[in-house]
Amino acid sequence: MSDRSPRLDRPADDRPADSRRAFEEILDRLEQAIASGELGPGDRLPSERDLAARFGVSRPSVREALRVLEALGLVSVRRGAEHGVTLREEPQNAFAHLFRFHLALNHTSVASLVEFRVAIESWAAGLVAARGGAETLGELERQLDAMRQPGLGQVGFHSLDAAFHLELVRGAGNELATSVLEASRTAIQRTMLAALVAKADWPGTRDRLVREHAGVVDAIRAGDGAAASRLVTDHVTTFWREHLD
Amino acid sequence: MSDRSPRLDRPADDRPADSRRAFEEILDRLEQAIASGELGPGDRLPSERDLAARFGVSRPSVREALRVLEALGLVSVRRGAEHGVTLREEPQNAFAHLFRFHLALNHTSVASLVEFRVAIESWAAGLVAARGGAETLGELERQLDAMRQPGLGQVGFHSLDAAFHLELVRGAGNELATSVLEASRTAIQRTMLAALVAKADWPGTRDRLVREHAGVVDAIRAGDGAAASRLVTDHVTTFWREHLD
DNA sequence: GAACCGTAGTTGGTTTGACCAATGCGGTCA
DNA sequence: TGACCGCATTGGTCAAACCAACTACGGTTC
Repeated sequence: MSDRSPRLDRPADDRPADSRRAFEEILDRLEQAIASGELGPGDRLPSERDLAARFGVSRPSVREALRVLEALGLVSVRRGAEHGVTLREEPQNAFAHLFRFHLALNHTSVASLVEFRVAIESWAAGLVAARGGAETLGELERQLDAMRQPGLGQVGFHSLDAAFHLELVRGAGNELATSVLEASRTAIQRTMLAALVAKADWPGTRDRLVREHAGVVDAIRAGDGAAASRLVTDHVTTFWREHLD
Repeated sequence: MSDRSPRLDRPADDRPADSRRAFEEILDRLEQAIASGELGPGDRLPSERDLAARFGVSRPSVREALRVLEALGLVSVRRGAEHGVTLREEPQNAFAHLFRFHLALNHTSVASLVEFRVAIESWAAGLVAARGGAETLGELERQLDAMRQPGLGQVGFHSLDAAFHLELVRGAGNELATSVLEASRTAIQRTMLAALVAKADWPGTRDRLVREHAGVVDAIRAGDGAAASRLVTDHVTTFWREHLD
């Protein structure tokens, strides 16, 4: 390892060393603990009160540090005895928060978000089809089957749909793309659900959506990347067309 | 203001609505304020005490929210009179922060970052070619010409190359894609430059790169989206192949 | 003995109120 | 005029308390 060990997010700090804030100190100490192996994925951190005592700071300062780690997706928090703060096994998507604010700041429209999603998903679909990931295919078929159960409402369908699209991108094997897609998707989750509910003739709509998903699965099974790509694009674009102006 | 003001959606929250934490509420409110234009880049936020009073929460809770925003690179904080918390001018950079962070923690590799770039850029190239954006084409040609000036070193070339690729994506007209691409590029900027310098036979390499860029421009001019897409993919992939293992 | 239930203790969530520490502005004094 | 000093503002930090989930354990009941 180099002498320039990877450090927790403190890009170019203009702050003098002696005025480092308490929570930054805590982040450093925790980083050390992780680097030394003292703390590993899945481990539970000491309680907030413990950490405060160990590091000689107050609990609010500890909490600020924990909020940072949480925002970065590194820890998860649950309250109650035998619960507490744990280092995540799989770091969680830190992009979700950022996406929200980025969209707000740029006053980005839902349309451009959807377009962005299409770019990623169509790429992923093409790749999955070309590679022929059997595992992904199985998962997609499972979601598809679930979508077919009679009487499924909009809410239930929506979560299966989300899982389907996420799995599709995950199948491409690019963690970054997966995270970004997930974040962009959750950013319009509510809008998406509203759009689903607003559709006239729900059973008919549902059947159509199921057919479209099935088409994508077929194209992937056939190893036809171009078709898979195109079908995903059409699927998403068609769905949103009538809701965007 | 309406009782149901337009809001961006929140990421799937497993927490019941009534147990949302105070700082999350604050994040929502700030997001609203930003989305509505009440707060914009460069603006100074009300003081912590003000925010606490406005939102009816305590100052520590406000501070937790601010730490999240700070971790995401959205605000900068300075203490003292006439200072305070300000929304950063260039929120796009926030993505770069996070990307770098992911890289540092090995949650993502340079390879997957490059692959991700390819996904976005090839999509953009296809779109630009199909739409035939004359403006974009002109800008790309300008960058290309600049790349041809004799004696151009790696550093100079690199910045022109960056501008070329950024302009390509910008031409697709999707701000989100542009921001994300820019961030993913700056995150590996240093690595990229190192790779350029490490290439044997710089003049030869440069000529090859220029030819590849020219090929993309030609395909766009010809309106051949598929070719443009493929050429961009090949261009980026080839460049990085020998540097990733 | 097994299923149930309530209570105690642990842990995060939040508030209050206080004081410290930078920083810039404006007034004062040489 | 210019250097200086203090005050107001704002972030940084702490202490102590209470609330709210949640688990585990022990007692109760069948």
